[in-house]
Amino acid sequence: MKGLNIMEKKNVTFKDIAEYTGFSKTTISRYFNNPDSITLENQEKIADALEALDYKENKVARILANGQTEYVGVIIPNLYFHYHAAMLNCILSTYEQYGYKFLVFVGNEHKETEREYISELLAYKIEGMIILSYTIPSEELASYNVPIVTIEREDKFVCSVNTDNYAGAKQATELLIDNGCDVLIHLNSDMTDEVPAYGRVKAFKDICAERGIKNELIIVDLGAEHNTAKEKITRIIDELDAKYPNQKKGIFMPNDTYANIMLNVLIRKHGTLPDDYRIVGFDNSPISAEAVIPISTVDQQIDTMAREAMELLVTQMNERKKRRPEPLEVPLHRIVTPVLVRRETTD
Amino acid sequence: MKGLNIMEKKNVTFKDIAEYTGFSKTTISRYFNNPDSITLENQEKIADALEALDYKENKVARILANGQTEYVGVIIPNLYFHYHAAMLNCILSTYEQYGYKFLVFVGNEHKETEREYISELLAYKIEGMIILSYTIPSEELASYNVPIVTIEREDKFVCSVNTDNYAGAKQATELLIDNGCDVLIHLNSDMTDEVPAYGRVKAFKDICAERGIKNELIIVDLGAEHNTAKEKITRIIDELDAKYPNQKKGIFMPNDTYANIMLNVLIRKHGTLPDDYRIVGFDNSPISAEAVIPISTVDQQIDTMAREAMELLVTQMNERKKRRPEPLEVPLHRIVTPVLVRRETTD
DNA sequence: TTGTACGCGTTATCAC
DNA sequence: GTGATAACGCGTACAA
Repeated sequence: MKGLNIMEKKNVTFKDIAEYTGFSKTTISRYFNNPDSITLENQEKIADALEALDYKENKVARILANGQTEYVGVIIPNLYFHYHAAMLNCILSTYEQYGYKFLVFVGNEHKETEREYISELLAYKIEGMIILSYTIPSEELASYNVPIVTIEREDKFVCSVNTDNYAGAKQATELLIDNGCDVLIHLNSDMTDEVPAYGRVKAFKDICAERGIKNELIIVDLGAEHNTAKEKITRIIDELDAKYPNQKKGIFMPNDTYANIMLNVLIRKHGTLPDDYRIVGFDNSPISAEAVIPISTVDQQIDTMAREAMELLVTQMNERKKRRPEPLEVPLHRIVTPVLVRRETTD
Repeated sequence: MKGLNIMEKKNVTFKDIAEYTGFSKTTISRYFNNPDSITLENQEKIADALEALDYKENKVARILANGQTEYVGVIIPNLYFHYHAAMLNCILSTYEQYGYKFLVFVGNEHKETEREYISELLAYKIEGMIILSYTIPSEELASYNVPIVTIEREDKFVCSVNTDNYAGAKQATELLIDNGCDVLIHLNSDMTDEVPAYGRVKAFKDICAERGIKNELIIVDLGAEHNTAKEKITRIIDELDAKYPNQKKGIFMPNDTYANIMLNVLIRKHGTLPDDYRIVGFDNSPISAEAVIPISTVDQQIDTMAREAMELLVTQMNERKKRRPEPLEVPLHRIVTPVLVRRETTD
């Protein structure tokens, strides 16, 4: 074995345990995988031998022999947004329940890179994948022919878990209406109706129409950089102040980070959150609670989503292990209902 | 192979490629590991065969054969603090440079659980480990006899990368002094002088003594929960206001999250950041830039730390692969100097 | 430049 | 309850 130091004592294997105890390798294997099939007395003997020889198990060999890696691959855009970090945290925590190990890659929204990561994952014989990044179309994902669950992204051809964005935005919009706002404003980036987040835009328009409320949808890319976003939001506020003077403005922001920036810009402009402004964010990320004036928001129930995703994935992976697997005919899509969190930026 | 569907077509292996092309398995292997050793013409033939048979590489088998997994294990307390998430992000990003894959576990500060995770990692024959959690003493970590690098924790017996906490706290303290503060206050939790963060307490005391500045060290556990911390900080402010009236108070907080809470409590008490308060945080986490009044802080240079950690780990892992490894005689400790970020909570 | 033969450490099968 | 033997898919001396 290349790189094996001459001085280094060889690994202790089943062979050594077998020789030491007088049993066969098979029996040693059984000790681990089906202990009941050997006598208690002999179990003890083997246990002692393991101790004496300081045996360390080798799961790589086991994988090669039985084909089950217990690996799940994860591809996530990055970990700078709390939302993603929290989701990964919850995913990793499912190890306790299912025992699957996670090989994690950050893709940084780079399609080619993410493709390479997927090949690498497949080469390591992962049993399934959880995809949070959104550069690779679900049709391509499906073609890899591995159990997959995506979270909060385009998902036509694969199983997925998404927030009920429509329901979340509906609650946010209604909260602003109930606050007596004269005009509702929703900021969001440009997107197709294939991504789950589009439900927010749709709900905003629907509810406003239903209730006959004056409203404005502002499509804008605020970017990832704080100062850029701050400048753009400052300009938007100036425009709103000019356009809707003496009217109570209900602002529904696309996430808490931006909601916080808007709040802060308003506070620094007027000394406090003016009475003609109401704000609701989205995500219930820490910033919403830690803002000077705690921000009303929509909680995405990240732990539930992560659990549902793993459950959906495990189901698919288990199906594959059956003698006669019956793959899903159509991809399953699970929807998690978010909950409104009322804080101080609304009444 | 258990769980292998009868209908499922067997995996394409080197054997199949060999039969298809008329070469031996060895030649196929060489095509991947030492392509120059076969003629260009035959390389083409093999390439075509791989395409025709839709070959998928199996790195698990390769591991068993050559003993190199290219796995690095990571144990991190959790991903809820931005600091940890950002660090993991930077660690995972080194894949591009070194090609090591990461098996990630969140330990939640649970010693026994983390021990089990380590066993699991060892069973998968990881080549090295990066430890961010701090429950397991470095002496025990060293005993696992695997290349290890810890980040920002007790590290007597293993290699590590730490922030130069002393230098960071020194800059923070001096900034407050230069701001003309009459009394300096440092909040921090109780800790031994074995953890790197203790350097902050030490620097604070040292610099204040050197400069002859009145100061107070408040040892307090503010907890992880926002509202609890808020209440405790509110009480502390009331005490400070009473104890040091008409004196300019320079507050050095243990992190940005707490600094932000203090800032917000002050603002909600006095309408703005009072002129007799100056605040410096630690970490340069997003909250420090996103606060109503952007908070001065100390940037830990997370990307540098992550890079240094991997470099240190790769060095150790490479050493092990040599014919005659010379392990480090003493653990190496790398120190990364943080940089002061001056914003609006100081002049 | 290419092939032979064996090893890596475990599990599965079948026989006893 | 236990053992012999053949996989699993690839790497690598050694030989040719």
